Amino acid sequence: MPELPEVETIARGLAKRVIGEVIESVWLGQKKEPLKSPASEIAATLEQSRIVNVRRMGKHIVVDLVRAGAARTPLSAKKRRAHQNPRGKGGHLPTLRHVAGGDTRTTQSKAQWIVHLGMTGRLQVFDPQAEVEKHTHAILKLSSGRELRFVDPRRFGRLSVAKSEFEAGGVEPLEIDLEHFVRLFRGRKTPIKSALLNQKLLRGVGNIYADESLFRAGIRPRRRAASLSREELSRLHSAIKEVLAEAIALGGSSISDYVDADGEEGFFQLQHRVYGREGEPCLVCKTQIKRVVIAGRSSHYCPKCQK
DNA sequence: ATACCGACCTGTCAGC
DNA sequence: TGCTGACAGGTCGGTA
Repeated sequence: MPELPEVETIARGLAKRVIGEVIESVWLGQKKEPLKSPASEIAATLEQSRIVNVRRMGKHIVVDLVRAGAARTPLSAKKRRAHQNPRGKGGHLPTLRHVAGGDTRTTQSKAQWIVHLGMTGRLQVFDPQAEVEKHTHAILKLSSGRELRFVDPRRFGRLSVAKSEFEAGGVEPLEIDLEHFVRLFRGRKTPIKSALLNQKLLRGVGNIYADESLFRAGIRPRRRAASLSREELSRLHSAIKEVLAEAIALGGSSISDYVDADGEEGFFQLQHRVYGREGEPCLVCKTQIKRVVIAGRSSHYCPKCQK
């Protein structure tokens, strides 16, 4: 479901709600597909850890954790419980953030919870009395009493934990410079649409934003990447950044079931110029938008505006 | 080394 | 009403 703008929106929303929380206990469902790491390892890593940051890498959500109380000498269980509410402890969070940044003395206590939402995954904060939805695969009880739940009907999403820095592969499309961008696609015979979806090149661009970026750049999705001129690659480079930035500003695209960490829908779907508009008139030239399948994915384009 | 394609899942919707 | 097939924001592994 979610591409970079949706994952970014969710990560920002979660960061606002759960940084500083301690994960008191973890429930994991019986379905095995969503778990990339062993359930016991996930539970052991999450439980009694404090959430110090939530961020996005490509389409992954990375939840940075430190062992609750680990920034100090080991505490007894009783004392640790007293430490579990970070609110009201001024100056506590900045200390932990600094520790998470690279204090080797606490390396062993740092970990990351990695969440990939697949097509239909959601990561949301709920009140504990809220009904547990069908397809809920993980529930984290937080020190504030609220629950962080992972719900995913199609089970394409994945949960894992990492002890060392998570390596997402690929380059962030919002950060890449033109020279690097040109180098990424030079010499590739694959259709540019397929190359844009390859997460080992750019990480975070999915089907919607690939189509929307190619439209804005005036490039047909079937064009071989290697056939693009420097001018075209430059337009594509700008188009991707613009499309992603605009989508983030509007909270992402809600097609059928995407909602952010608050359960709110995004609005970028109202700005789509080709995605999901097969047969409708191009907003620039009125030509009917075409839909073709490239590498198994629906691809939408204007036959007149895109060369 | 690359690139395509089915498989992995459930839900929804159009058509009959 | 209900059946069938196509399709959905993603990724992986096998095969060519």
